Amino acid sequence: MGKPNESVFTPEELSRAQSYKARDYPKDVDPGVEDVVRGMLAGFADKWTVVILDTLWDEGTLRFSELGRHVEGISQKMLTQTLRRMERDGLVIRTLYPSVPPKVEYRLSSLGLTLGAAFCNVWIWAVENHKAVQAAREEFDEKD
Amino acid sequence: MGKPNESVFTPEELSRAQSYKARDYPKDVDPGVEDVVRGMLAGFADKWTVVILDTLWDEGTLRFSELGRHVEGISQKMLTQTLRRMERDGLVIRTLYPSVPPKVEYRLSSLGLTLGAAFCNVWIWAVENHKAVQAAREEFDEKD
DNA sequence: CGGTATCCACTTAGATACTG
DNA sequence: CAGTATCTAAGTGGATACCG
Repeated sequence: MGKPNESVFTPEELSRAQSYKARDYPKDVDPGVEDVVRGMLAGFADKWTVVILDTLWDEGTLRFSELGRHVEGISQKMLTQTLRRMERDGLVIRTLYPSVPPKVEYRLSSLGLTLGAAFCNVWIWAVENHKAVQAAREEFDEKD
Repeated sequence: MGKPNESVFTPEELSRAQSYKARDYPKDVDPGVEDVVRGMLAGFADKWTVVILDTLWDEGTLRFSELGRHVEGISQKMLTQTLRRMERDGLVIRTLYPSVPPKVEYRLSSLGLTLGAAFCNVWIWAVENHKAVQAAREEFDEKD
């Protein structure tokens, strides 16, 4: 993902797009790295990961069951599974207090914090454009 | 997703995170909107959508089959399906040239362009941090 | 060329029951 | 409390064949 292919967009559109970017994409990225990145992104791009990232971003530190209550609709199985993967990827830190009953706390690592920051722009986009998406859907659906 | 819960992070970590953000998340977002946004994000957060967004960002305008060749590993079915959903969401514009054989071109709408810009930060994060993720995985795996 | 339709193997995720 | 284990229903996506 380099510079956008500008030919088809107006200067206004390009400038509007710019307002969602923190910085420009680096110019010379090793093509091999692009593939790695593509694969990694596909891994993060699932429903629960994004929501958990967001929740921990907002709440700071949460116990397993608290997290479950914050993330509406998630099953215990998916919560465990997703947290385990995020821990493995270095995005969250899991702290076990060996008490009875056991207590386990989850919080973002600094790697998770920066990823959350990057996703923040996507959230902003969604807040600002969800009505446009809604409108597009309705138009698409009604024209047979 | 408001401000990060800052208590657990150092100023350095917070400042590093800031460098991935184009702007700060708006302060007072209707909680009802948050739910809508959450749902919508879950819809975009799939493997193929992100890759197609990226490809059209880079290439500008592509025919159906060209797109298929650029997006490695995608089946015709998924390509059709994903493009149709993105078109419905107003992210891509589909242009049909009624020639024989038919020719269909796809390109990003300005809505798609801005979403691509927002995702750009995530790509940058991935490029800059994929080694850290890799290292985290290896450490996690070897400590049984 | 750019699809749609059908079939099927495989994955996924929820519900449930159980445990340190 | 914070999981693991097992079963199963539903969904997903690939392969193949066919059509305008």
